[in-house]
Amino acid sequence: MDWQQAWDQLGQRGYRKTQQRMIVVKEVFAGGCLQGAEEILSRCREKDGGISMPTVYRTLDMLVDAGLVRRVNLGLGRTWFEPGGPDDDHHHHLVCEQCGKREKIALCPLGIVENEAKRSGFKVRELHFEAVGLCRSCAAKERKK
Amino acid sequence: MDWQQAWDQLGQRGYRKTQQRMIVVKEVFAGGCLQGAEEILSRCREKDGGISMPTVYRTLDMLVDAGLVRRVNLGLGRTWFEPGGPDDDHHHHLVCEQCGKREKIALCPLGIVENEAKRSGFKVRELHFEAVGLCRSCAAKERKK
DNA sequence: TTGTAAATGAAAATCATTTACAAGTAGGTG
DNA sequence: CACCTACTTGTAAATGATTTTCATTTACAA
Ligand SMILES: [Zn+2]
Ligand SMILES: [Zn+2]
Ligand SMILES: [Zn+2]
Ligand SMILES: [Zn+2]
Repeated sequence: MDWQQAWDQLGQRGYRKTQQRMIVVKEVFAGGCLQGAEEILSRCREKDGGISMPTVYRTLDMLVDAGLVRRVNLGLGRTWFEPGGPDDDHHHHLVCEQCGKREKIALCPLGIVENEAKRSGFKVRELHFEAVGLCRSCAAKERKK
Repeated sequence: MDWQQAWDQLGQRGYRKTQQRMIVVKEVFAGGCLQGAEEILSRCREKDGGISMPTVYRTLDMLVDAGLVRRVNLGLGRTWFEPGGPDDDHHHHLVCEQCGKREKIALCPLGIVENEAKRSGFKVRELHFEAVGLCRSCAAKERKK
């Protein structure tokens, strides 16, 4: 999915098509995995100039509601965003807490968890599955200390 | 492990044995899965009276550092604590976002993740693996709306 | 008992995120 | 096109969990 398809989807949901929203949508879809709100804001400002943090968050909220962007929580005190719906292309991460280096985890336990949850009548809405650690080079530096 | 063993461990690590710390350690070990800092504070106050939030957080930090308590992140904007080290008795959760009902998940993907991480030289320090959703009764209420 | 480094609590600071609200705008209607 | 009105915006302030600051108190080794 490219930004224009996402943009159309928002229109179909009745959201007004404003300049600011378009910029945010473009930037989020131009970026990759795990983008921070602050980072999205500054990228939008490089292109446009006038855009505010509340608008970034509001637009991200609607993108998440529309199932076009995923919200990812790494337990590091802030939220990350990435293009893609909850089903489509969904994946998990391995992140270096020192340098931020990141890679995707191939495995996804969602199916197993849903099965286990179903037994007690639980309906899973969000699966947090993220690993934080040290990449090879940061682990090496750590050892030298 | 009971609170007195944990208490001894802290002593062996060179921490001073203060009244306040003892109360926090007792309460955390008296509680079960997923205790919030606010809840721990108020339970401590019922027993003692004079204890402050910073002290609760500071004591929890040292318990986590000492590997006696786990910090759990459910992606709900706050942190939960539970007695037990990272290896010993470690488990994951299924939590109802409406009523807070919780249960343990039998499955733990840590081994698989570590294996996958090892291939790229990553060392896993924290594995966040938590499912948030709706329990049977809250899902039923939700449907009526 | 004393000295001193560590620990405490009150209050203030952080920091990501959200809200309030006055001013601006998209998009439909006539 | 002109107008209306509900929806959006940005600024500034609020939030809420957690952390820091700092003056005061305390544990504990000598
Ligand atoms: Zn990703
Ligand atoms: Zn690294
Ligand atoms: Zn638990
Ligand atoms: Zn429930």
